[in-house]
Amino acid sequence: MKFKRLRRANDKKPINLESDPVSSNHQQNSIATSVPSSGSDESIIVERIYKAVMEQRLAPNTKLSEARLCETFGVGRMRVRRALLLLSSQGIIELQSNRGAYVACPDKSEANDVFAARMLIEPPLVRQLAQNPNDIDLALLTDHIALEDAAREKNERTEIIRLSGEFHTKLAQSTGNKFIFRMMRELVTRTSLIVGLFGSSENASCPDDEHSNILRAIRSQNPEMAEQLLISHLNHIQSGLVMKSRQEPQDDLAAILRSD
Amino acid sequence: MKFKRLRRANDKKPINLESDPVSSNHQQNSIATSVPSSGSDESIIVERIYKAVMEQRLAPNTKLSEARLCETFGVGRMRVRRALLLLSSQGIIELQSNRGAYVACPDKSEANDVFAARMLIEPPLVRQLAQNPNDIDLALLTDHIALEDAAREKNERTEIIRLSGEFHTKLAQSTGNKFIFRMMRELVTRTSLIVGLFGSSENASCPDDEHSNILRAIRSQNPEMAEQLLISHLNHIQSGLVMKSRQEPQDDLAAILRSD
DNA sequence: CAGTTCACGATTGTTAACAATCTTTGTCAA
DNA sequence: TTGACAAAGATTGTTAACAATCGTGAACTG
Repeated sequence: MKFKRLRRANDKKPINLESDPVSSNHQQNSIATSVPSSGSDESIIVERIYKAVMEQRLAPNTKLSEARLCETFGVGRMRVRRALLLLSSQGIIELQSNRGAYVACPDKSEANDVFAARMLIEPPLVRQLAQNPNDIDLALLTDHIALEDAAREKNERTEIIRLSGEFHTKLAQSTGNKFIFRMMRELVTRTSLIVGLFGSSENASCPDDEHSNILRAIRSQNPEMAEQLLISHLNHIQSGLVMKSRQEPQDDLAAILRSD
Repeated sequence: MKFKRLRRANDKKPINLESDPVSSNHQQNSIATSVPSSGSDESIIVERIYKAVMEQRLAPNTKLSEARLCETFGVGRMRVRRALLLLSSQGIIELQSNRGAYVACPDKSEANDVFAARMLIEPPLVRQLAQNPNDIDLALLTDHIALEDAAREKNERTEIIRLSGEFHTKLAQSTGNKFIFRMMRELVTRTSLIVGLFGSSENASCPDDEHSNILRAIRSQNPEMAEQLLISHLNHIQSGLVMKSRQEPQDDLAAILRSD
């Protein structure tokens, strides 16, 4: 397989950037791409892989070879390389010298760190949010939960998983604080990897209506309750994990990354 | 000025990696380089620039041209490019398309976000730390404060500034949690930029003995007091800022980055 | 003299060839 | 049959030349 920059034989529109059905948020468009400045093109690759990992369509340890990505995205090697470097700096993939890029594969210890970090940050965050909730943000979160319900209704696995994580991301986003948002985003992504690895079959997503309960507590400006609900929510997720170590590679990138 | 990879005419040892006088910590060596995996060489560049920014030797808006960095570090353009990308992903510099890399220049709004984020994260962190402090970490922090005192004694400006920030980083580090550490590191770095920009002359560092008081509260396992001291500490720092917008470029990289 | 345009130099972005490394496969011998 | 070894293939790392863009300053025009 050669490295020719084959511009995608079948000319399916260059790549429709941002196919996210819920992207009509304040700020989101400028923040969502974790590298706001400069990243004019490779951010699409980053976003696409990010999303695939987030939806557990890319399993941990999957190899992301440069050549494969080049032809998948119809883009030069440099772009792919830069994208991989960015992804690795976010901890989404791991670059092994001379061996390539692999989807990150958190171990037990990392999983504990992730939940410990979330347990440290999210409760104060939600409490603060419940103290004076913004109408716009409340509407946004309400809409989001509607989407979650719809996805659950239609039994769309990947959608459910992604939205389930995005709820927490949006909680952070509604603080309007760039740093909190970024950190939460990273933690949620990592959580998705962890749940994919250690989650026992059916609890791949957050338990059914806990999100909605949390939102209700926020809306009724009950910080204590909101905080408490979130804590037990996180505990539910964590306790649903079985900490045995398994890991199976995976190999059909083109199929996984082709669709939006 | 050409792009030849001139391997530094005067052969001053290739680059002594990690000249940090306090680098005998658990974990630090593996964590300090924000990109643990793969970054075998450009991480030195990242670390060097990071440190220079941290010590306020590189002012905001300073241009970091590729050519200059190439000859400063005696390294190829690719390495410099990768390093710049990583730095931009950490928000330390900003990449402007076709215009180059500039040291980040936070504005008033960003400054508020940084302090809001710290106010959200650090208090629970310190409280948790004070609940069951580890002997090793206590010793580490004690040593650190000794270093701060020594630097203040000798009136070493850059050293004082760096250590002043590192205290907070080490608080986070003593949780042993990689994610918390990274987030705090980023926030502290940003704080350093902000203080450099908006700080009124003499409060460039943290007020004299507040760190030591915080540590004492932690040692005596008094979570409430530790939390309260930290909160007022952060308030002190923030209230010492004057939010006028000024920004002067700067231009003598080689000199700034040459020494460790 | 002020303002605009154009061209040049400097800097960054991109590409393709080359080098180094790893993985696999095939062969041979014990 | 199994193991070690070696060569070939595939993949990543690096370099240098080329292309594109931007900033500057000179020349020109009103």
